[in-house]
Amino acid sequence: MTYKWIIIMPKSTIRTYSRYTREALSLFAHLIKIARKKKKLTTKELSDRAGISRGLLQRIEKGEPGSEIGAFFEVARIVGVQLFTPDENMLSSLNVSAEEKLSLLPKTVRRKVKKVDDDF
Amino acid sequence: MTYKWIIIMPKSTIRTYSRYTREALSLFAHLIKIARKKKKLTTKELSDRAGISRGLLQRIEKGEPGSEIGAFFEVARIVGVQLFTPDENMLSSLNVSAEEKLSLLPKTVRRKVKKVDDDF
DNA sequence: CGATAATGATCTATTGATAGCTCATATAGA
DNA sequence: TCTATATGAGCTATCAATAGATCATTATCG
Repeated sequence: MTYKWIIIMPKSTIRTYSRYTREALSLFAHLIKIARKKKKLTTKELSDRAGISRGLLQRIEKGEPGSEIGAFFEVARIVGVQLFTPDENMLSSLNVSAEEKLSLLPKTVRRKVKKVDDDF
Repeated sequence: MTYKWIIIMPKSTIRTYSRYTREALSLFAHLIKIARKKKKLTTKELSDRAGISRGLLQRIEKGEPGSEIGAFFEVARIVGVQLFTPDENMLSSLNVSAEEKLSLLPKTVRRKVKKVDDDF
């Protein structure tokens, strides 16, 4: 009697992240953890304020890339870690200018036959 | 004949985000979109390079808070949008200092009976 | 020193995000 | 103007992340 072996490959989405992304996340996570302790907030208190579970906060403070960015930003805001804008009020005006800038660029990117822009 | 009505509440995790988080994400998303067009990358090319689907890139460029932060950072890195550190090489050294700083702080945060730190 | 509380780790059910399509529309370039 | 294609939107199956526990360990404060 002969057997037929079937190997089913999982559709696992093993995503790979660049060193930059991993290190940036790690640094950001550390800053959040330090800021939380300086404010004398427990993990439970902070997660409650951010409206997330304590487990998610733990993952955020470890810099795991799978966390959702909204929760990440929310936690950072509460403990006062500045992401990339110095002032909270500047954001809306910057946003407008960004939209304006967006409207000046071509709506779609049309590929040239010969690759032109390769400067990175 | 009488009926008994049972209302089943969904366990929906409708998460609310602060204005700051929404605006910061929106700005960040705009910057990414602008940078992509300046580099003359199509959405398909960029998503392929980042190892994500085109749909996810579209959500990232709309600043949706549910996206995973790892993909967000990865895309930003590819198009050259700086988060908050000017130099990529500085990251590792900053990371070390953050860890060092972390080791100097108390390991756990003990709640005072009377709330002391309420400065935010 | 002893007691209490915070933290980190792990587990499961459930929710929600992602991949991978399709289709309609708009737009850049010839 | 015409054509090829980039984009945006929407859909579903699948898979991963989250919430919400518990437990052991550690550290702080009385």
